[in-house]
Amino acid sequence: MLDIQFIRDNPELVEEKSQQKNVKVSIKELLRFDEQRRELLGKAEELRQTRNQQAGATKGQRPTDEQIVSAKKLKDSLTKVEDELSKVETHYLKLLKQVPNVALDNVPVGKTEDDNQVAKTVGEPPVFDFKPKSHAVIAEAKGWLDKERAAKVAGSRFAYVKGDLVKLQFAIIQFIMDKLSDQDFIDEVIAENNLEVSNKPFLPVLPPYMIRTELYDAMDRLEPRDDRYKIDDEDLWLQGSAEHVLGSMHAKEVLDEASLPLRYIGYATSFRREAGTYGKDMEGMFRMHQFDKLEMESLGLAEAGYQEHLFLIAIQEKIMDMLEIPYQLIAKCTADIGKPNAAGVDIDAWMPGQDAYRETHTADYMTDYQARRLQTRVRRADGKLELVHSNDATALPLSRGPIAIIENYQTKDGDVQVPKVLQPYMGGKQTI
RNA sequence: GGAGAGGUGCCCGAGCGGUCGAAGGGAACGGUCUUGAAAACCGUCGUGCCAGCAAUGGUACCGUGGGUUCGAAUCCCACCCUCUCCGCCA
Repeated sequence: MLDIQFIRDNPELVEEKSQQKNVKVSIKELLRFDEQRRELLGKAEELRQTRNQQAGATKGQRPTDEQIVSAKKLKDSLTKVEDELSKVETHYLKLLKQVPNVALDNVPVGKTEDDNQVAKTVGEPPVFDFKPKSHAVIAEAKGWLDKERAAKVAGSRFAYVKGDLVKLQFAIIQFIMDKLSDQDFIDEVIAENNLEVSNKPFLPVLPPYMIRTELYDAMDRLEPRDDRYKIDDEDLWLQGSAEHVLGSMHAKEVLDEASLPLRYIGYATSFRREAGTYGKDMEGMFRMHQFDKLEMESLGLAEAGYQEHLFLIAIQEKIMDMLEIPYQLIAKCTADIGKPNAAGVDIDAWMPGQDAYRETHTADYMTDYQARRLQTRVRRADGKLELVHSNDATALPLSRGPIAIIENYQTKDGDVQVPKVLQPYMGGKQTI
C-alpha cells in the first residue's frame, strides 16, 4: 500500500505511474473519499471530545437524568456519523489498496511483457553435435520423472521425481545454503560488483508452507486468488512462493536498526494452481502445481533498498555463473514487474531442449509498499520509526534450475554431466 | 479432540465500570557524582490517525471483531493465539 500523504502530494504522478502498470484506479475518486473521510473523522472526534468531557465531569458519581438524556442524544448523533464514516472508510481503503507501487524511474515503461528489455546476455549457449533433447525426454528415459502415476494420485502438473534427479536437487540445496551463509562468498559478490551493502550472510530458513489470509493480503501477493490453493475450513492458504512466508515473518514488529539487514535464504515447496494456463508447458516439469524453490528475502533500511536489490541480482548471476548456465538478465517493464514492485528483473536461463531462454528467476524490490501494511518497522538510531524496505529474489528454482542443468549438460548418450560446483555434493559423481 | 489457565506498553507486571494511555519494577536514553567505570540519585521514555509551519491540541488503541452502558482495559458474546494436563499422532 502507498502512503496516502504521498498520493495527496503527487496525484498526477501516481495516476500516471498506475497507468504504466495497466492498473485502472481513479486517484481522483480516492482523494474524494479521502476528503470525505477526514471531514467525517473530524466530526466524530469533536463529538467524542464532548462525550469524554461530560463523562469526565461526572466522574465517580451517577449523572443526573438530565445529563443522561443529553448524553444519549449525543450518542445517537455520534453513531450516525460513525456509521457513515465506516462506510466511507471501507471504500477508501479498498481504493487505496488498489493503487500499485510507484515504479522507479529507471524501470522501462511498457504495456505487456513483450516490452521487457534484455539487459544483458551472459554465457554462450552450448553447441551440440547432436540434436539436444528436452529435459522431459531425458528425465523420462532415465526414470527420473513419473507424471503418469502422479496424475493418477494427484492430477496433472504433478510428478514423482526419482533417482539421481532427487540427489541433484538436494545437491543444489546444499550448495546454495552453503554459499549464501558463507562470509567469503558474500564478500566476493560484493567486491566483484562494487556494491555498497552490508556483508551480512544469509540465514537459512525452513518456513511454514501456509499463510493466513490477513498476512497474505498484507504482502499483496494473495491476488490473483485463482492461482492460490485455499485450505478448506481454515483461514489458511498454501504459499505460492517462499517469499510470501518469509516476507511476512516480521509483520507487526519493530526491528532494531543494528539488526538490519535481515537476510534469509529459505527453502520451501511452493504451490500454484496455474489457473488459465491449460495446455501451456505441459511437457516435463517446467510448470507444476508444486515445485521447490530456494528464495532470498531481505528487510533493510530505505536508503539501502535499491543497492540490496542489485546485490540480490548479483547473487543470482553469480550462482548461474558458477553453475555455468547461459542466461539473460531481463529488465522487466512497468507492466510486468508486479503491483507491489518498484523494480524487478527476471533471469531467463538458456534451455537447449526448447531452443529458448525461459524464465527461471525473479528479483523484486518493493520499497516500503509491503512493509506499510505488514507494519514491519525499524527503530532508527535517532529514535525515529520507519518502515523497512523489502527485497526478494529467487536463489534457484528447483524445477527449472535442474531443467536448465539437464538440458545444457546433456551428452550424446542421453546422460547428464554434473556441474563442477555440484560434484562435491553428489558424492564426486561427474555424470548421472 | 477433551479439561483448565491466560493474552495489558521494548520486557516483567498491577489494574477488573468513571481524566486509565494505564501503578510499580527492569531495560534503554539524557544528566549529577567519579580520574574512568560500576553503584547511587534525578529526569526522559508507546503507536496510529486528524488539524497545525511548528509548539501543540484532539482522537483511537490494553489479542481480534461485535455487543451492553451516559461512560469499557475492566461486564457479555464470538473468534484467534499461547501455556498446562489428558487423548491421538510423525
